[in-house]
Amino acid sequence: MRIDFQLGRPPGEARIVVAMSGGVDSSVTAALAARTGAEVIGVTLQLYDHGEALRRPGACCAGQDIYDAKQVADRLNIAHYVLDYESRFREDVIDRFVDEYARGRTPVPCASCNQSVKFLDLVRFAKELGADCLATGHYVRRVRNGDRIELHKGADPRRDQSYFLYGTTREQLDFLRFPLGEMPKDEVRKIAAEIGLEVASKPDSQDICFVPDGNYAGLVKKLRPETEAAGDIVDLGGRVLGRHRGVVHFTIGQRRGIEIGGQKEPLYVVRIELERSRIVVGPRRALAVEAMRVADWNWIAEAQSEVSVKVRSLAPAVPAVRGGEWVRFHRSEYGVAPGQAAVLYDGSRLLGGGWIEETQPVELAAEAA
RNA sequence: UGGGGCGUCGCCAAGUGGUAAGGCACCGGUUUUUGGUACCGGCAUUCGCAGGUUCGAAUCCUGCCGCCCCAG
Repeated sequence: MRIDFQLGRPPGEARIVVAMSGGVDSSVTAALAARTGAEVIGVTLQLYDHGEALRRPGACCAGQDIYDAKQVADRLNIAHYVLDYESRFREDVIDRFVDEYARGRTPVPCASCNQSVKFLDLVRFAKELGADCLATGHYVRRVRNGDRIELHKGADPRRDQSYFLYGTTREQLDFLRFPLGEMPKDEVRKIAAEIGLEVASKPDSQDICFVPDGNYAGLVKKLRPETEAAGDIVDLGGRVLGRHRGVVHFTIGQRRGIEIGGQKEPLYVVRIELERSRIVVGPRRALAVEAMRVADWNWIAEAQSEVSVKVRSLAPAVPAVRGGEWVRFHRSEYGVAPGQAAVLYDGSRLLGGGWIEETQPVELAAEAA
């Protein structure tokens, strides 16, 4: 398998920088880059270094992963740099993450990581190295259409990672390459195995990479103790149903962990009232929203009004219409949380997106009485 | 200390002689480079306690305990 990196000059004269996380995807990306005959430089960012996280399966960019990346680079016989980005990652991703929770919002750290550390800082570094492009292992497609560069969903719908890349600027996109975008994951693992990379069977990264044990609330509480404040759990009418151990444990649309039984139907977190440290819960239908306001828009393509939109990474995009900073769903959407990203598409083409600021609930008839 | 009602899993709740539904909660798993959702699975040898009747009781009888309501 050969991938056209669209280098714009003979491979023998070109230089490709590959972002290597230590996982299968970026390792295969490096291998594919090396096959072009261009000079390839692998770069691994050390993003955090909690001792306890070093060997955790599913992590990335720390400890064992850096070692793995190094091994792959050696195997491919390419140069490899490790850059210490811990302080940058701390400021741009971790601090932002805990601040968002402290505001009662639900952040998407992977999106902010791509927007800052990966595509801002790493792109700059690659350019300083005189590279022709920066390649990553993301499952998205970069498509040239005339003189425009488009960003499309990955060919494998179950693998598509475009949601996390909505903040990519046109300038960055011009410089980026995503050689895995056309392939299914199986194919990538197969290539890794054929080459004999030890990371071929390494588990996919998942969850929040910088939270060692999956206990993100613990991290937030540690860095923002005020989020520990206990409070009431109330229904839509304001009746107290129970107590909670801190708003940090909840996100809009959440069902599990409310610990209130004896109901006819499940309760979901409908609203987080930070000032009163209150969680408002209600039946699923109370989660229905008809529109949302989105801020900090980034447009990769032209701004359109008839779109499909994703309000979370998984789950298919749904039809909506955008007017100004508001996006109105054709059908009620459930579990839309401020702090998450709203990403707009035209078919497989990513148009742009932004952060969800507020939502407009569907009116419930006398539900709160 | 007169009358009435009730006590079944953490909560709600079916079941009135034939060998413990269901929902919620909780736990586990699946899915997943965010949180969440969804889906699948688990969850009362036991029915306030003690006796009795019966081939057989959560279901009938007796006593006790507890709670609620009305009447004081």
